[in-house]
Amino acid sequence: MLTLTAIRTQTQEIIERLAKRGIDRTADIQQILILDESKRAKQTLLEQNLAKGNVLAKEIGDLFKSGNKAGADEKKIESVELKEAAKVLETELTELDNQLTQKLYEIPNAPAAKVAYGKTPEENETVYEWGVDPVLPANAKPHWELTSQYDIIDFELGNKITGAGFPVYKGKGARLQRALINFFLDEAIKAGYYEVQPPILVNEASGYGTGQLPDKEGQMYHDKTDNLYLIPTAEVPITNIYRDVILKEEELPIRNVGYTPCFRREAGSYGAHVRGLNRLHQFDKVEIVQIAHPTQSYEILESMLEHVKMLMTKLGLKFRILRLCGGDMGFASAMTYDFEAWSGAQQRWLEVSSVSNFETFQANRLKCRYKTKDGKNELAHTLNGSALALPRIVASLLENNQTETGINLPECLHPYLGFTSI
RNA sequence: GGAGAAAUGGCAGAGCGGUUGAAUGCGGCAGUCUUGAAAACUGUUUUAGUGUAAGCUAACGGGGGUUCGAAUCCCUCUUUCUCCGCCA
Repeated sequence: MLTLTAIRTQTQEIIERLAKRGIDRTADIQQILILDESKRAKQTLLEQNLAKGNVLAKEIGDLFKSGNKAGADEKKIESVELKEAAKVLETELTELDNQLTQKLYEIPNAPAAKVAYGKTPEENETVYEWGVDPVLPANAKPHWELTSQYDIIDFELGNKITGAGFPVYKGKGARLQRALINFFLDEAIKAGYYEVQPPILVNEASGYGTGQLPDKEGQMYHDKTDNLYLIPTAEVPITNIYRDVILKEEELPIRNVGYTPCFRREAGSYGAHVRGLNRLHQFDKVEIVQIAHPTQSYEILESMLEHVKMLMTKLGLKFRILRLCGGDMGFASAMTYDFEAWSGAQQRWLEVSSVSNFETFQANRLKCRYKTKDGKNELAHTLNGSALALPRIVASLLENNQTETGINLPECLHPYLGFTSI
């Protein structure tokens, strides 16, 4: 969530930045300011009351010690009255605080300066493009036909075991998954990321920490017996490592990479665009996460883009990078770049990575801070990106590299695969 | 899953109803001494809110209660440890 300090001190700027999402939040911001003010006034009253009570309690203690029981009893009555007044004030304060928090939770992050105004994906800006159109055989097939032709991914079998969106990877298909995961992890480690293997079920506090809750409650699989959520991305457990943590300034930036399966309910999706590997309920992803100093976070965002670019280039997939417009960005993001791979057989772009800077939006909820040289605690910036998500990479690799006689896989994967084509 | 014990500052560890926001030790930081370092000595060392500031308020795993007053008593949840059971 946005910090109250920012809302208080840069009110107009925040409103203008939010407008880039195509929404006018002026009224909400005004309401937050009013709530904040009355909350602080109430708090002052309560604290004055408590201070009086503390003095009184001390006096009563002293009277008891000196044996003046009558005097103590007299003061006790006064103390009880104070306490009752405090209780009322406390209830009012809690109510104001809840309203304020609720309001703050509802406001999305303020887009960064570079982000364009806009409401729809059509308004995203293409900032980079690489690669050439793949040369395909005349009878080029979409990946869902290739996977069954070569018997490497079995959607039907997944339906039987679990349901739609849970494919079974078989033989070379399974080995391709494993190769990609290892390739992505190794490349990240080479680039200086520290590998972690986090839990894939998280508690409620973690869901709130990265902003999936209360926002996207319905998107996550939820185990109600133990109140745990299946992660929609490794961003959740990895970023939550740094919840309630005060880092040393010189520790920044922290760079983590982790592979996890990801689970998304994707309620309400349908149609050809979700066919095959295009949208799954369970998929694999290698995620890079950084905790950064505020002055460096945009530089770091660029370096993360470079890393993903390098992966795409090595895989030899034609791709483009979009800087999302305000309206197409996620709730918690201040700036997001999407990578899209060109899918030759489907003749469309497939989103394969999303790299974002959240500035202090997540850190504020997480209470992820660093200590400055002069001993002050400041909120860190958090960033993350897919490097990379597997299914659409697999789809593009299969479709773009198909020939009459088989599918040739890129050289960078050969050492990991133990074979070169399917 | 059963039985028992515990949770205090960066760490270790006192306190078990009334200047205890918290002894003591270690660590960290600053200083004295030294050419420099070590040692020794001295000082300092949680966080959040509010306020120009002094200050005030809150926090001893989380939540609730008893009391004029709670780190200290009670309830509850969570976590950890020991023993037993089960098990990749």
